[in-house]
Amino acid sequence: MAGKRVTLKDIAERTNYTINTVSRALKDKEDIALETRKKIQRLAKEMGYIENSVAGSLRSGYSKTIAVIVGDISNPHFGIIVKEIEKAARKHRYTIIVLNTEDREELEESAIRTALSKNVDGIIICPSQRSEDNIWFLQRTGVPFVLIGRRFKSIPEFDYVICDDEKGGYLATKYLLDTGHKRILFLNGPLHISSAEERYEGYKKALQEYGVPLDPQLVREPGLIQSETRHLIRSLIEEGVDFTGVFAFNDVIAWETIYMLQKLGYGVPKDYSVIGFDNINARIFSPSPLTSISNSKSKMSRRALDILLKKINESQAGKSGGYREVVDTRLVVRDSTRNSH
Amino acid sequence: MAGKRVTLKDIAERTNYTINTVSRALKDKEDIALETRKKIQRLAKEMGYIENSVAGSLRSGYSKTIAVIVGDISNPHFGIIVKEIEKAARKHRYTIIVLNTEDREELEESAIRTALSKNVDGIIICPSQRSEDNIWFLQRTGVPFVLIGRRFKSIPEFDYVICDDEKGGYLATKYLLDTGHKRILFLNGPLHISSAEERYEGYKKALQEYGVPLDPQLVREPGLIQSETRHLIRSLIEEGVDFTGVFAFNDVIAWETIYMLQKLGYGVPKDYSVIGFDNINARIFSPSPLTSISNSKSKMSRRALDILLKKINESQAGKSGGYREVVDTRLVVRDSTRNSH
DNA sequence: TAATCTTTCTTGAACGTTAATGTTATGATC
DNA sequence: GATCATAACATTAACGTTCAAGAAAGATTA
Repeated sequence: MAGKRVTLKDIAERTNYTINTVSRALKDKEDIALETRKKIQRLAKEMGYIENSVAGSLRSGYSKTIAVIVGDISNPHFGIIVKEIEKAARKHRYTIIVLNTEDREELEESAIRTALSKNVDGIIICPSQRSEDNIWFLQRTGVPFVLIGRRFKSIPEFDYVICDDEKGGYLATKYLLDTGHKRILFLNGPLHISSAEERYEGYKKALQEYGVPLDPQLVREPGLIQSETRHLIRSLIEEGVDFTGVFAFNDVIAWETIYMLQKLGYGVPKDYSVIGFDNINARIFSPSPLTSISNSKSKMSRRALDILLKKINESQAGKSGGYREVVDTRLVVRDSTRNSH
Repeated sequence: MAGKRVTLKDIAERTNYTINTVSRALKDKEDIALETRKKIQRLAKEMGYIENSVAGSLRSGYSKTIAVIVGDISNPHFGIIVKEIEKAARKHRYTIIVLNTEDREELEESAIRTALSKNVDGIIICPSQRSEDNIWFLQRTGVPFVLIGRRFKSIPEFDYVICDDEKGGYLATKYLLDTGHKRILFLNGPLHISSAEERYEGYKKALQEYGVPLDPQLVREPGLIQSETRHLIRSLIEEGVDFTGVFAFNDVIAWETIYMLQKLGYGVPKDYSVIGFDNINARIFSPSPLTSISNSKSKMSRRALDILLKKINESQAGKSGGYREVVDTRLVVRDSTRNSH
């Protein structure tokens, strides 16, 4: 049933041209007579030829493939990013391979190795930031790459595209302050991640601007396991910790927070205002729209790809990077916050 | 800076063994002396060797790669499936490449072609079901594949793993009937998709069992664009169409429905009971939990991969498929439905 | 002690493509 | 009519592996 796969050689034999001529004809090269090209192309289609890009890649050195390495594709935030990268890549006739790291260092290393072993032309990676080692390793291989969503601010060698996390943190906090909240709980992500650290900067900046003292008790890192957020909220309420506003590192944590507050008998936004980050499609997970900080994931994805392609082409010309891009963030007010003045 | 990539040849020259010996040593083959293996492996690591799996794949004929082709990875339903497949594949040292079809026939064809050109060992695909052609094409290539989530019931050649859609439709409808609803709005997906068709069967079966006549006015296909659901709900309410229960094709449509009903001043579950499908929010706790039909995505994914690997190995032995698997579905009652007796 | 087996490695070719360079006929140029 | 350019194809080698054999050495057996 399978029927051996058709190769250039098979087409060459049928047409009495050489393999090379067939190859060039199928690529529509100008130095093959138009008529010959048409004839060969027609026959190739007829015979059901499918190019073997593995062989081509081995010979030519490039694979028209880029790797996208993220922590967790099932997280809608990354899901959207991966989708947008794929869409943009397709326009340039690139294929993507997706690798998960679970934000673990070993898996990150093996993901990078896998990508390299597949001869990808470039890599877009959201680094776990457990350490710099894996990225330095990647850098040394000379394969073009771009960080997305997170950066190593002090390492100029690592190009990146991020959103303006500090501004996002600032806008969220400022909005809560503007609407009358003074005690703002910040449920941050792990601080080794640049986005967490920079959103924290924004949080502090806004507090300072409004003369509100920073209360360490109100700055927490519930971590990525979802139940953690719920437990944390419960214990904060039980301990009687005083706050009326919540700024969450992402929308998922925000939803968790709202869920638990409601469960404990409080209203959102009646008793607490909650603001998230990422602006994940408002109603995929809940009918009650969440106030959030919007970071344009499609823009970030497209820019990351553009830069990567530029680096891929430049690296053929022997030049180097220096790309660092910060995409704007903005506040989107919805129903999980209210003015409490 | 780049520093040419280390190959087996480089290691061979340093060690005075042959390329082949080096290759076999790195693969830990028994017929190379243990000591030699260790020595070569150590040096390979030292020199920063990364295997060129493209070359290996060309020679050996298999790539240790499988393609996963879905409509939209940014849809959490597929996001979870892709993630689970990746996780399972990794255990067997397979890499996945992800391709989007946007449920469009041309993109589906080009996705399949791309996958084949990369010499993937197998394909897991959620077919657009716009037609059978692409899948027949795939079948003729002889490359092992498994359908996931959707099936062509009458084509025995196409192996699949789906969830029990009919049972799911039945359970959802039965539950609404059991809790006192007689007028049940069914917001279905496009009928050319098998899961939509089979859930519809379940819906009809439950109605029949309870002696409730089928009202065509209550069976709608709002489509995948989210605003469509909202418009539809609004116009149904405005037209005064009579219903108290809603069974939605997926959780996203369910959320949209709840959102619009609330916007129009109705309560859920006070005035309307709404039930979804996919049980997406099981992972992400949202403020208002949705009653839903749970289909085990991780189980489906794992089974699909198991079957695919089996087919990959069998196809080397020259055997053929015949795998059709239906994973159980069950009802998960949460807060968007209530007993209205 | 010759024959046979093991162990451990080597040899040569092949996978299907593309890059670089060569060849041939044809027509243009002076 | 000799020279040169051009169009259109051919030839050869190479990409980095792995596969199928084979071979040299010592160990084992009859």
